[in-house]
Amino acid sequence: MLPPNFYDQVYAVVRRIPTGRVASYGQIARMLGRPNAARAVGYALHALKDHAEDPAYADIPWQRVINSQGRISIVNPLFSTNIQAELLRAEGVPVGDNLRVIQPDLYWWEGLHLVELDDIVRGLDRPGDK
DNA sequence: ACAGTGACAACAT
DNA sequence: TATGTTGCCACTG
Repeated sequence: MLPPNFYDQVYAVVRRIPTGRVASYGQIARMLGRPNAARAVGYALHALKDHAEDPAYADIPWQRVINSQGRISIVNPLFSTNIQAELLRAEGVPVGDNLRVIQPDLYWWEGLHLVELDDIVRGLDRPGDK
């Protein structure tokens, strides 16, 4: 099989973030062995809009990825309410009006173990690869 | 091949 | 605390 591209690796990791927990872009980048690719992680999530109709990407809890300051990084000037904040609140993560998670230290995801990351990096954890 | 583009992060004011 | 600057990098035309 072809090696997974970076985006697929990001999606595989994000899928593992449990409900009610959050992870930072940089944290995910580090998990994938690319400590300086935080921006690329954000770019990968942004790219989800390109296949919004594809069910294979419908189960990615992108809302659980925030920046290292515990703050939501997306802003839609057209709406007063932030969709990501609403989704997080709905699953038990408190988000203030300033788009900052309240006491983010209580909600950071601990991350994956090395053996699980190895499967992802090697491309053994993508849907359809079974 | 190369310049442009961000849902970043760390650091300096 | 709040901006501003700089370094980063995968991906795209």
